[in-house]
Amino acid sequence: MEDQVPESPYNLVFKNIARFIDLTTEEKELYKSFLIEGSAKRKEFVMQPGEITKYEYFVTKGCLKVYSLDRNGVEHVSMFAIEDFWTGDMASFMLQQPSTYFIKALEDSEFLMITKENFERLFQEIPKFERFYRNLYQRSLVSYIHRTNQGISLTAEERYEIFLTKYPHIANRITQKDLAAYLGITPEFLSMIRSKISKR
Amino acid sequence: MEDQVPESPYNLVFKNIARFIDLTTEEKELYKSFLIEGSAKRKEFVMQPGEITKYEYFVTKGCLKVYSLDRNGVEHVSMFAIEDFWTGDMASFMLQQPSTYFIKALEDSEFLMITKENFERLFQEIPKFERFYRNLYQRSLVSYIHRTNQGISLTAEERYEIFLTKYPHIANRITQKDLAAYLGITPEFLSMIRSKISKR
DNA sequence: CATTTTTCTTAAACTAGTTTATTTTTTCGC
DNA sequence: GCGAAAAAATAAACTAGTTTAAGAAAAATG
Repeated sequence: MEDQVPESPYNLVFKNIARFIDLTTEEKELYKSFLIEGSAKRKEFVMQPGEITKYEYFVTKGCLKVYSLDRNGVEHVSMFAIEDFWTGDMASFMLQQPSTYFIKALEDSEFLMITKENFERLFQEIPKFERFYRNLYQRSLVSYIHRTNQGISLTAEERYEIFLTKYPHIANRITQKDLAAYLGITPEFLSMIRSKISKR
Repeated sequence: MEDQVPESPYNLVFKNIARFIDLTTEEKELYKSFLIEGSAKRKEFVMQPGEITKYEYFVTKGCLKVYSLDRNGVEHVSMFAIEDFWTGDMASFMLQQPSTYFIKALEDSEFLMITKENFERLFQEIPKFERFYRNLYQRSLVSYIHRTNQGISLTAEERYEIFLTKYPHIANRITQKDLAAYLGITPEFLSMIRSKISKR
């Protein structure tokens, strides 16, 4: 039995950061002081459209859904953020303009938050964080470029199977309805895809 | 008549970089020594699938098309890069793995190139480039997140009109065929959309 | 554990987007 | 400027994905 000892949220984020940069004990302490601990019960909103995003989030427990509603009230999921994921509305956070996204907890969740002010201070006080974020964004960019290209070149069925392969641990924590909203199809059509797959 | 004096490619890239960081004269000279000048005639390939990407590109003149072919030989355009755009295959460049993309010049084009080695050296010699790329990637990320969300929530007609509004200067330099491949639809359907729009 | 709510499935009618084919228009290379 | 080649338009038949509706299964809440 590994993974039994519940890891502190800060250990999780330090481990995440250590993928790209090394922090001294003092730097860790300083960084820690820049973070706020937050939590949300299942179904609770973490953020709503119209708000100017105050924080970027690092999920330490649970699952958050970032989504928007179109003019017909149909939900479109931008991302699911589980443990060890960074999330938020970057455009709203960076430009301090009203968000168009909801962030909702799909499970009882815990996360660390950083404000825009502390985010800026971070780069002044510990410049190597520029490097951390350069790498973090680079990776996200690669995966978004990939997702965009999949969107214009693959069928819904192919995108579904790729999601299952790439994120099995997410797939079995979310509803098909939410997965359909992420894939850009109706839940009914996802259900048809699944029944077609199971018959072959 | 402004814009008459042909700007040197290096002035263009320095101006691009100055959006986020200030470079001293010496730093500019060093950075310049890290770059290679390149060019491609209309219809010439700058890169092809299977190659391990050697460079990232900064376009100073002309227009490059980054695209891939699916298993049915259908073209899908990832991006168009005109003057003042950075482009390349980031996944292949970063991980030094074979690319799946073509890069082709749509017009006689000129660009500056940086190798992986010089890219890494850059961060050692002039650490503030971490900040530059952090900001550059952040912006790209915002626009890719946006494009992904549009892909799952808007119709082809809406995506077409948004492209025209957002990139009018690109729209009137490329063919409808290439634009359709960017939007993820057939040229025939784009033609139908256009005739429908012109009739209203 | 019962009941209320939400999710999932199935199916038929529909629409956005594709395919194939033909003609017209534009662009390019000489 | 001319001929060839590529791009664009149009249209008919088709398919991937949507809509609407209704019932079955699963899950949340008291």
